[in-house]
Amino acid sequence: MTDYGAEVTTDLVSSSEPALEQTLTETCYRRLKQDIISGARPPGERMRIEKLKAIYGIGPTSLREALQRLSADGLVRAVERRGFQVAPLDAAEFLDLNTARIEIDLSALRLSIRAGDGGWEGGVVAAAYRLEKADGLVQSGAQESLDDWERLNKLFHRSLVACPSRWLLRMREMLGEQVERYRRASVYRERTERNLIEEHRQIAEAVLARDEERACRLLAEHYTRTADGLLTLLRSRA
Amino acid sequence: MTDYGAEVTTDLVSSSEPALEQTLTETCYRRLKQDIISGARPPGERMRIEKLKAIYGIGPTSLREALQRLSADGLVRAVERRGFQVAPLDAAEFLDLNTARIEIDLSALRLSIRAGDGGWEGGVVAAAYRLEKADGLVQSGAQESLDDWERLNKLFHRSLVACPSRWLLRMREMLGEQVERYRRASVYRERTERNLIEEHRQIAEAVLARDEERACRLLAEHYTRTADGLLTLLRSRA
DNA sequence: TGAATGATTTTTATCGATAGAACTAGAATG
DNA sequence: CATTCTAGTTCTATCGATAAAAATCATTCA
Repeated sequence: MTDYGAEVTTDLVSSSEPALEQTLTETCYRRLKQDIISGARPPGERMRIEKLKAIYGIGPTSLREALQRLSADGLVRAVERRGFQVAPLDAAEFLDLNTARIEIDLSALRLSIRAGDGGWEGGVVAAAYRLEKADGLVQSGAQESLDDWERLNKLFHRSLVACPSRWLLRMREMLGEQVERYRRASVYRERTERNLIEEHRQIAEAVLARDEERACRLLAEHYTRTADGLLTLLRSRA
Repeated sequence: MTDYGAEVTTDLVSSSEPALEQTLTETCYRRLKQDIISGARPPGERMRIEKLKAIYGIGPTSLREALQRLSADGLVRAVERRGFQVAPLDAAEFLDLNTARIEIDLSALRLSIRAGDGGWEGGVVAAAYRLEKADGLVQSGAQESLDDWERLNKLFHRSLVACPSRWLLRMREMLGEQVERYRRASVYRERTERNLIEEHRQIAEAVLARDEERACRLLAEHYTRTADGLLTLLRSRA
């Protein structure tokens, strides 16, 4: 065991809020992540440093640092001596991903139902309401409302979990981002064939009634249905 | 939505195995991780680039890349314009961490019990056997056998999960590393007061009997007991 | 014609250098 | 004597340059 001599600082950052990091690395990390999840950078794309340098207008160092973080997130693959690529999409992996996602989301949901307070209930009601309204807009055909719906959908699902473990939430978020990328990669064809409004309403209902069993079953079905739709699409393309 | 023009490569790395990456960044990442988990780099320590450069004998670029990855792993904290520090230990966070850990481990265990085949059963039996033997050695006082025990303990717990989701396993591993760091930070005082051999034996037994309920309960208790011990220690120090 | 081989180009991984931000300690002030 | 200000120092974030590895392409040989 090597010991290099300590120099411990208990608290480097006191209590200030996030304050949107100003380092280029951080900025670049966020932009890249956004572009990967949204599909602007297509799955499998080779990410040549020179090219990215021009696009994002920064030096290679910050870029590589951002890419390393993304590769820890699983959004980018680093191949030894062959640079980086956007993580490819793959049906088998999606199945795997979705299994993990459901497990973790249900865990978080269960803990929330047990621990959630009044504020949490209010949050669920509010988020459900907002999503339902956005749902109506999308139904009526406004194309650009999709991004908005996506945001509110995420918010709704986020509102369900008042889970006390930040680590669990972090895992949940990580998987959520992965799934979102798959979801976005496929057109939302399934939308028409499903009654999402009703699905969301029932979930909210069960959650508020603190019916753990039912809430978990409904949420799992909800995710599974989305996954099935995506799988069909992914496979029909391959 | 920005689209920068695609250039998709389906498969950059064919099917070769990991083959221990030869980039400095990767090497450095592993060494640092090891040192952080083992406690050689104490929690809260400021990681000055200049200093680390000398210690690990590489340039600042590779170092920073490794540190960025570690910060995505949660083992290192990056503070804007103030560099990096080893993530501090904290009783509250440990509680949080442990909650997540138990949830995910139980999920993986449940899936394994349902899906595991004969090979998996054999693996459990073998790992249990080896751990039990190592346990005996530690009891008889050999100090350097602790590292060995730690390794076999990890292997035993790893053998339990033949879970089909690699993503879930990844989350499990990530949390496992975090917990290990906490565990190592405290001396193994509790060992004497517990009958770990018996705990492990019972877990293996329940798992092999495919008794989901019982296996989960035992494993949760196992982890909770470890956690309680650590918490007592952490708090008595603060 | 097709495969093998070698030369050329591209790209990655890495280093050293540097501007500017943060920390420190000592001087000046109330 | 405590506090604030300030000059100097340290350290981070970032860039451009470069050696070496991989990819590409042209060319030769069977």
